[in-house]
Amino acid sequence: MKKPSLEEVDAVFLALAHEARRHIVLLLAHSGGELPSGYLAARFQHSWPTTTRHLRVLEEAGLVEVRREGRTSNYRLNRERLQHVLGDWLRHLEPVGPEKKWAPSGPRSTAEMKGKNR
Amino acid sequence: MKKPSLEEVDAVFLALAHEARRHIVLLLAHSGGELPSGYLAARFQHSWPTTTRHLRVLEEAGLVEVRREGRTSNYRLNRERLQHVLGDWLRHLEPVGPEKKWAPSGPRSTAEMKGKNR
DNA sequence: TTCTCGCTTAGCACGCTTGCTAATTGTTAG
DNA sequence: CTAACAATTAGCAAGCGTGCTAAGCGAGAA
Repeated sequence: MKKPSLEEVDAVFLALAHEARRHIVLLLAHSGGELPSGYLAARFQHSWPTTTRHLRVLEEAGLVEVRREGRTSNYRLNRERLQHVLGDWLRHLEPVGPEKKWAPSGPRSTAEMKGKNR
Repeated sequence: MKKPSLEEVDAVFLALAHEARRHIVLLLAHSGGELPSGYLAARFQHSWPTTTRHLRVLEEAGLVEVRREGRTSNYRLNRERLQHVLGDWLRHLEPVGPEKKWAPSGPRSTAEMKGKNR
């Protein structure tokens, strides 16, 4: 699986930045399959169109896929992608490489400012 | 370690929603220790005050801690917390329980809408 | 003391996001 | 065909987030 681009990572984090969208993701994850738009919309306080837009954000981040069937839209979670992108980013937090660690460097000087401010 | 509250999860995802803040987190993670505010500010295009605010957002999400020393502010990553909150949320995506999985339920009816719209 | 340095605070502008209602599209039922 | 239904699109208002510059504050140097 290829490494996600900066834009892709950004889209994913942006998509997950809203409670309602994280909730949708959890609902889909827990369902284990597809859920129709209206079912999801009914779980929230806000209006159906608002949910529609949240779904679109998730879709554009690649976290969710739609299958239209008659007059209903069935959404399912792209669990693989979500775990891949998030997990991949998390992996970059390891001090330096999971197995090989060398001496952690101390604090740097602050002298690299060149009149960017003032 | 206790389960993060909804607000805490929200704060973390919100903090990570901005590229610059994720970048700061990575810089701190990679440094392996503390970095002064000015050093971080120098890594970005935007002005120092903007970085200051990003740092504050990270701090209020509990992802970062400050140690003031003379006239410099040293920031260090709270790696444990970051991995705990994010990892914990990711764990909720497993179909249903990591080991015990029962039959995934099919799509629900859509009939729970009660005049929320129109 | 006075000056400079490191950083934060204050205040403003602008754009994006999120919510809503109304209207539209497309599908199925009568 | 017409009516009802599922869902989306359009368009608007309000609030939030992010960027900037200018000003402020405490610590150290001269």
